[in-house]
Amino acid sequence: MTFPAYQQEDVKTDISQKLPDPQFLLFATKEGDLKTAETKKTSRVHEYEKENTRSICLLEQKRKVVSSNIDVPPARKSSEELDMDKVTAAMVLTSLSTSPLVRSPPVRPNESLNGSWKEGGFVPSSTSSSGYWSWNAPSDQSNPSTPSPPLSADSFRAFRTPSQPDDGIDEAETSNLLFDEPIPRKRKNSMKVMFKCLWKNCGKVLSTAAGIQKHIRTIHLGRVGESDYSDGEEDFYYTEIRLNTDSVADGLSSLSPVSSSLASPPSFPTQDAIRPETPCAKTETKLMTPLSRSAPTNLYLVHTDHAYQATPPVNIPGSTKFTPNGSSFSISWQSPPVTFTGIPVSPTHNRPAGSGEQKQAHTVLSSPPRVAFGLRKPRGEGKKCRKVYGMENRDMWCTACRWKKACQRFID
DNA sequence: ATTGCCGGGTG
DNA sequence: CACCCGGCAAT
Repeated sequence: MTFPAYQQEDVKTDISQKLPDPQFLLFATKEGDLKTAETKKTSRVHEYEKENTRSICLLEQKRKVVSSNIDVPPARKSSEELDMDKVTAAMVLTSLSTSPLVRSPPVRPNESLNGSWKEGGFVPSSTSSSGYWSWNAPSDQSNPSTPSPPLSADSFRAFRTPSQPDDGIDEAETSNLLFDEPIPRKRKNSMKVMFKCLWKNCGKVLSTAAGIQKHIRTIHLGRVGESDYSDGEEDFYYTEIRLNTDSVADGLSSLSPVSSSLASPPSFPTQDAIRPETPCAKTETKLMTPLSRSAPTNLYLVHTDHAYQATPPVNIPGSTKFTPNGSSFSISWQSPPVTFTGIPVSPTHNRPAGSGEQKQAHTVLSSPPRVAFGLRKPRGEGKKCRKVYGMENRDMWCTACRWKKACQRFID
């Protein structure tokens, strides 16, 4: 591929026009006296600036893009000047990053692997006549039509405001939080992935997925004999968390032995602490599949159980069979609704704008009175006589069903 | 529209 | 009691 002369010229002029003050300042600094140079702008400095700016930037451009067609002057500069090249390039980036139109992303050397969406199609492109860094045309990216949301210009602005480009916060860290990066990127070797059991009142944390799966299988799902067999059900009940090794001990102590005040279930990604790390593929898929797949009755009921937990307006049915922790769920739907209000927090209790736990408790307790007083037992989700036997076999129904009462044969 | 079942009725 | 059903709410 050859580059027509006009294109090179284009690059030249464009760059020299756009190159902003940093270049000047840079060279001015080199001249020794920044202020003097800046104000006086002696012709020497000016010339120096112009010439070097052009050649250096051209050099950068050429090095990156073209190889043989454009005669890159093989004459190497002095090491000092080479350094200047780098600095200059950095300056260009800096200046461009603060431009209102295009913001250069944080440079993350480690992420060249798997050109994932995170890079959002951002590649240095000097083939464009402008010679700027630019967002590549979508055509060579996986996402054809729209820039992938996680790294849209907006989200960029969100974590890096023009007025305050950098206030000392680690950018990688920030973007991690904001973008929920699923990629196990070892930024620091102190990061460690742990797995936390989401079962209510458990919160056990293990270091291996297998471990947590086995834990859930045996402890919560009660599949003792088949401890090596996994149908994926366990995945539903644990989540991945990332911890700083430095704070792992802390994390473990705070996570594992059940924040006892948590009267609420582990209901998926509720826990505030883990929230940012969870939305990875695992959670997403696990949230979807188990509910949609046809499952053995056992699993089905377990899910149902969780469904109750996840839904605030509910007095929990007294299912002893599937209650992971029997005692904490001793409320029976047969007992008068009043017992529910007997919980030592008044429905009107003030909101201290406090922890997630308090918020959760509040959510449950302050839900509409109608529900809180449990006038109606949440309808069972299991199959009932009517469904099972059909209207035509009404005589096979349990009496309760025949009487249009709560089914006694297929209790939830 | 279908289903689960509460509340209330009848004998 | 046993039995039935109107009607509401959830699906």
